[in-house]
Amino acid sequence: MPRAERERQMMDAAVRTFGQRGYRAASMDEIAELVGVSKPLVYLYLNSKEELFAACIRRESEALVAAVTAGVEPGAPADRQLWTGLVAFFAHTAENPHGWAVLHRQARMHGEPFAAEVTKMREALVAYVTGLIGATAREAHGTPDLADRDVVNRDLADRDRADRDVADRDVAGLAQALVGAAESLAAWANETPGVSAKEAAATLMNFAWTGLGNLMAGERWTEQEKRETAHL
Amino acid sequence: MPRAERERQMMDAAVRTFGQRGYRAASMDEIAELVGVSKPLVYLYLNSKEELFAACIRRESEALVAAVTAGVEPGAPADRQLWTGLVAFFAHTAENPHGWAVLHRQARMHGEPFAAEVTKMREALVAYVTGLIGATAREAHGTPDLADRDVVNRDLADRDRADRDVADRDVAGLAQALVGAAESLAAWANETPGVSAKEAAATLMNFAWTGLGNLMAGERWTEQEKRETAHL
Amino acid sequence: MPRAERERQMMDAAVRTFGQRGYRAASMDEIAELVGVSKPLVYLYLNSKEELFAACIRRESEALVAAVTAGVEPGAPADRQLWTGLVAFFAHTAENPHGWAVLHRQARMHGEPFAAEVTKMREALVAYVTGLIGATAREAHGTPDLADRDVVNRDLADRDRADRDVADRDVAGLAQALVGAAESLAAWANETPGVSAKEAAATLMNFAWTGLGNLMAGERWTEQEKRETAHL
Amino acid sequence: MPRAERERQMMDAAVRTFGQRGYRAASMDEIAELVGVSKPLVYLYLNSKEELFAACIRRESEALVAAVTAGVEPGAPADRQLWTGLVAFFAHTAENPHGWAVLHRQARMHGEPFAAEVTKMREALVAYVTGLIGATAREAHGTPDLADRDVVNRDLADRDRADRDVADRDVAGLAQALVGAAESLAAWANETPGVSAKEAAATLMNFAWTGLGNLMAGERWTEQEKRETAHL
DNA sequence: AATGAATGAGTATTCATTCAT
DNA sequence: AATGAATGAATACTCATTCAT
Repeated sequence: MPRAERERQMMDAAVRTFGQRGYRAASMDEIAELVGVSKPLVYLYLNSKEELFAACIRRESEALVAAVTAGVEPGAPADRQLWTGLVAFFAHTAENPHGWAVLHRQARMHGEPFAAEVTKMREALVAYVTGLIGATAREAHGTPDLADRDVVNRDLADRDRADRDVADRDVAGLAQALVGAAESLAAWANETPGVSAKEAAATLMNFAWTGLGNLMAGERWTEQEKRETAHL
Repeated sequence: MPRAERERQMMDAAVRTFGQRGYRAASMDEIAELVGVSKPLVYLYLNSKEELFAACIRRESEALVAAVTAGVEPGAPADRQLWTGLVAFFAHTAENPHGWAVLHRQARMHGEPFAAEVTKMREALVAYVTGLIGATAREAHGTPDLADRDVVNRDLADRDRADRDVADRDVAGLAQALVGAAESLAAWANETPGVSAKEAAATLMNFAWTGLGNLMAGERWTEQEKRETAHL
Repeated sequence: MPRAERERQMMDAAVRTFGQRGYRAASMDEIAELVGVSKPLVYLYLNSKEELFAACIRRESEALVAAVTAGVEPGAPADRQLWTGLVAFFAHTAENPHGWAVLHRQARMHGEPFAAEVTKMREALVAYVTGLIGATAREAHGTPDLADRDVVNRDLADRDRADRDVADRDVAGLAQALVGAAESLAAWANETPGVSAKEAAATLMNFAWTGLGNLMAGERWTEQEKRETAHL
Repeated sequence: MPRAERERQMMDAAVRTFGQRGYRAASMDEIAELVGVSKPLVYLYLNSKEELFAACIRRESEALVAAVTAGVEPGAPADRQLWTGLVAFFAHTAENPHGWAVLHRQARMHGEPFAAEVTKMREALVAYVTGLIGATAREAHGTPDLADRDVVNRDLADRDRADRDVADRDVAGLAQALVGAAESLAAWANETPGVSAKEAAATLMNFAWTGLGNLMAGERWTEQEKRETAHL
């Protein structure tokens, strides 16, 4: 069996084991046995538990970023792109629960070598979202009336004047909130019968998009004013 | 030294150690040393690592729920209650980073005895938020015109006139998203210097409340006026 | 509570615990808890696990010897005395399983301080049996015809000439065989429905008495000759 | 060093240690050191102290049964078979004092997994003896006049003409007594210097065979003649 | 390309025992 | 007459890692 293939098998087993048991509780024995090889071979190819874990994180990071960014149509409106990305995110994490567990739960609780990799991934996603929102803001200059495009975008209407700097911290906070909401929703959707992943994504989209838009615009509750006035 | 006091010390040390290192990596030796007693005493009082961990989770759970629900004024408008609760939540998690880490990061990755306790706490919070949203919905009279939007909104389509009959599932989904976002934000706020509880609460409030408002009309967030005047 | 009473309680609990669990597996905690006192009191009264165990062995030894020798009528024929002693032995060990376990199973497997005490007891019983048989032999001079007294004694008929020394080793071997047979029979009788302790004693008596008599007489298979001749 | 060899060494050391110290007092450290390997290797090969102990019991059980049954000539008269078996039994236990200690002293005092194995062995021996006695009974024609004896004998009263219908229970009781006596004698012979296997076997044979003969007629013990002549 | 044999360094847990009161 | 608080020392068991082949 060629080395590359064996390495892939090993990482698959490792991701599964790390995801289920956590870094500490995962044992090299179990990983080797899962692959059906002897432990020394795992060490020969992947050097140490630490390096193996790091490799898993790197691989799963890249796979997740790739999955999220793969389906987007570059020309599409930002909200559509986000929607596509969110669905891809939900789909990928649902199909890859162990990989997602490694990234989200395991990697963060163990010293610097690991957390850094996850931070990198998170930054990639945040940058992606930030880019989307920025693009939307820029588009908005030319298309002031977004209300009838779709509801997702209706919240971005007042963003024309949003040229002020959005603090990095705000964006990071948003990303955290978004991911947290997504994870929580995904878990809930999985254990609640009759809630599909797409519905969960839709719920999140509605829940989040307005807030995202408002924050990017430096505004707060702008939509509510509209609705309030609409109501009055 | 009286037993109750010693037990408290032990739980403090345990929460700190479990929060920092994780369940597996935490060692009873370290906990005992942190308290300044010998290991057998820890076992005499708290029986086993597992029971100690469970006790930590229970204590921190109850403390968190108490902190969140303590400051709310029952008669106050829902958004104010939510705001109060969020600030309390972020303040408590900021003051109790290890306890929060135990609840959020460690407890969920280890078999049923532990995860169940966290689930209980989470359900308490979700129930609390659900109550708030339900109350808001009932208070509301008339909603903006949200019909005929895209698929993302189709779940919400017929909800315009839904005074009190916001589907439980939708509310639960929103509450899950909110709690997940809050949990995630809290973790991030704890590890990011310079983010105050109020800022985190504000971020989440702004991020989430509008989305909630998309579902239900009639929010009463008092800080709106500022921005309203800004808009006018 | 007076000290003597407490000590008795402690030894009762200790015998029970040592008998059930063995010396090593028995814990001072369990013994103290069984009595309902604190561990330091056990140490105050009985000094150490080792001394406690030794005290148990001594007490149970003496109780057993007393029980076996209590019922005998000094004037009765030796075989009757043995029969009485055997029944008493079976009754005592059946009523005192823990004490018997301590003596027979636990005490012998732990270094000298303990085994010596058991050896002492065994020697007492062996001496007793030896005395009985010797007495019988002496009686036999005056009553050559024992055949019609009872079956138990029929095997001793030819003992008149038995004035030769019975080697100590033979007697000890006999005692071992007798006790082993008794224990085995007792266990078997307990777990086989319909076999009473007395029946077991009778079986043993029949099984053993002939052999005992033969050996004391320095003879072998004398009965068989008789029966063979009787048959022919 | 090949695994099978190492495992044998480990079991040897374990039997020795368990036999000397008892199950609880034996330490895996000591066993490993006795073999000259590290503890993890013992665990790798034999999994746990419990399994190691069970394996020892099984091995020694089978060895003992094999030794006892190996030398018997199937066609030989019952008493000769018993004699052969007894000599083999005492020889084996004398050569294997630790193994015998494990079986006789240690295994019976620790919960079901262990005692069961010993019970199995004991049943094998009892069945063997039962077979011998049954065969003897069947061979026998006519029995001495044992009727009208005292209570001790009342169980045997109507058995005179019992060619083959010796109640199973009686035979089983005798077999139990015999095996118990043998076990006890073996233990004693092992710890008493100067007692050969043959002497022990002879003691037991003489002790027991007459009693057996009381139940059944027609034994064929060839050494009788000597004593017969002595009597005549 | 692959493994059988082996271990150093830990980790949870238990227990007999003491001291101050 | 009695105990609450506390521990030194041991013990079963695990795991990442290496070496010779």
